[in-house]
Amino acid sequence: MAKTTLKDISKALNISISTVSKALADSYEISEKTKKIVQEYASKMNFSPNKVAQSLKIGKTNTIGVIVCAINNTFMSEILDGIQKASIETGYDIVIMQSREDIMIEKACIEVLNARGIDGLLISPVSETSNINLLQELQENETPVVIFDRIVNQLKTDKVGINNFEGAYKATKHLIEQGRTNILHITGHQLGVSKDRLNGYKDALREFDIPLKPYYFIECNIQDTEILDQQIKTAILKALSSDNKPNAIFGATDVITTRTLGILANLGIKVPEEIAVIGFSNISIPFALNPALSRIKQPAGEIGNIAMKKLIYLIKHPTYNDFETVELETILEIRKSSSLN
Amino acid sequence: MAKTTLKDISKALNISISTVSKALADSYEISEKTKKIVQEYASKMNFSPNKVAQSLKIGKTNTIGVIVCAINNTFMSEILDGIQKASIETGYDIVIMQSREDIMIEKACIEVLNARGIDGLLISPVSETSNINLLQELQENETPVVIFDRIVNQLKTDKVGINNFEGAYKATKHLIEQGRTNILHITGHQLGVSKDRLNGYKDALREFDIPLKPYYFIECNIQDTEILDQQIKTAILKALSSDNKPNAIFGATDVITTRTLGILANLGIKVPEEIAVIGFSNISIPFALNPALSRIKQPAGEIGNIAMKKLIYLIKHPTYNDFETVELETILEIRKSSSLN
DNA sequence: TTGTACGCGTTATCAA
DNA sequence: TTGATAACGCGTACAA
Repeated sequence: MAKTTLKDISKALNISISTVSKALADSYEISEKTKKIVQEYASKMNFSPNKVAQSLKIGKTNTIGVIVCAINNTFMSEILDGIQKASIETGYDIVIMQSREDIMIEKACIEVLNARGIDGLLISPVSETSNINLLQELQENETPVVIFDRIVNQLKTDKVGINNFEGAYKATKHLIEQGRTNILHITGHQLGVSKDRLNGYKDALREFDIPLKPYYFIECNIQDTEILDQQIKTAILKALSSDNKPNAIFGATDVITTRTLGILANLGIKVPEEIAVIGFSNISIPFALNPALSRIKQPAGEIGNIAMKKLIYLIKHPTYNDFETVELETILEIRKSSSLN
Repeated sequence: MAKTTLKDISKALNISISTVSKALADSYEISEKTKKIVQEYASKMNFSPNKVAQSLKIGKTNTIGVIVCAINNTFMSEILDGIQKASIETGYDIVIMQSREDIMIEKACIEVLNARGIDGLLISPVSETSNINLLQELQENETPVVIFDRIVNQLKTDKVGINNFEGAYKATKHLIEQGRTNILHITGHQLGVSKDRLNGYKDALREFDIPLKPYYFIECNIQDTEILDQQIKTAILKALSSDNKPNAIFGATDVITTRTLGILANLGIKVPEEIAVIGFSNISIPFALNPALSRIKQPAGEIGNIAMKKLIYLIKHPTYNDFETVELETILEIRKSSSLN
């Protein structure tokens, strides 16, 4: 039993295809009587219009493309969750692709989605300027683009992310208020958000008149966890052997922070007694870490949800160009890793 | 600048549409000369065929539907990662939906995907018998279905999951070999995989002639973490106050196991000195838990990858019905939570 | 070797 | 109020 089409209904009821189509669309042109007959028969046959044919006719695919760097972490899957929720509310389908932090793969993703046909694109770009011309082409082809999470891209459009400066400031200030003034900041190499987070860190230090020690800011390789572990360990040991021993670490990402906890445990350094730890993190089980992790949590689901809704708005209002950058507030969660109480 | 079509090329080169179409398909009917002209112009114009029109013509959407219960956890996002990889290799698009552990939502997902048009469906069902008739209808409509992760559904088709019995057996045996004989098994209510895991647990006990104590097997509510926490705590306290105090806990899921660690820490019970812990788990940072968590790890990416490839095979071989259930092997990872060495 | 004509399932315009 | 017809872009059987 194949799917029912307008033609099938037309034949069965001896009514023309176009009348059937209009009747199902509840058109004012059609008599109530005919409408009733058609609609009843259609629902009896479980008719639903062929979306592919509709797409071809209308020129819209009702599909949104989503490009993220990696899907296999809690932060991104929460964002996707938010996107998905919004897609259900709005009736759009979403097709997700992964760029795996590679500009060439990102390029391929954009091209595949474009060839496939999408009404709009949500993208968390690999880097600040990656594939910016391709994205511009999309926009010129009347396919709106919204950037999320990594809101550094120079593209003229809506962007949705978090206030990284403010989040880093809050984390650092919290550590200082706990009496920790020698704060090591470990961040990622080539990480789009690192600049803002570094500035937030610096700003908090400045506010409390704490001088910034140069080797207290380390950029690590976050692609390869072996190298990362080595770099974190070296950084900690170097700082420990200095005049001003560190008594706190502020990690810029989930991976950095959790691995730091592991390394500190291996080194036999007590957290938070000797070194307090806080980090940007969205793992679902901060309480189960060793020790329970204080963190700056990002409203991941909301990022996705808002980004999706902004995109839908752009799709429905093609001429709108009063673009906006939304920076959501982060949440400071204090647990044992940064607090002796 | 809209997208180039066959018609555009036809006009520009003064060649009929069908000749252009055939030339681009490298048809034997067309002269090399014409082919060259057409192909060069097409690639210059960056032509790619309109997928929607192709779909309408061919009756295939080149899209696979994926229905999972929840996307926001490491286990599932690793599976999706595997599905995605396979989809790139095979050139299919994937549309992901979430059933949120709700049979009615699951039903809606299936209907939406069916209305949209998919060439095949990958589903991790909410429960053993959920929407089985709908899925059968899909199959009758020549849309193959492959079941993954939760391979308990009675549908006649390919299924890909893990060997839960074996995994539970390995975990339990490991605990016994560590000298732990009073092993509490905490599992989830209405969890499809729980029966097999329970049997693996029982089998290992039997092999070592350890009697099964009835209140050493607890089914908890895994929907609501508040209730779950309470149930785990009560179970532990009850067992502790019995004649045979537990010296190990085997958790059936990620959430159960990590929350158990948290509860044990709150109760001031030392892991692994007093109680060893092991669980089914796929979190990315077992080493950062308190203490580093021993676990049965599931080859999540592979589950997705294999399921996708089996589905593609079914799509390409509509008459094939020699269905198979693949049970992948789990990996035992021993860390501090279950080992004193 | 090339071109014409038709159909996939819709929607929309215009005529009846 | 209804129906015939064209069109979206592509692929293909058949005619030239």
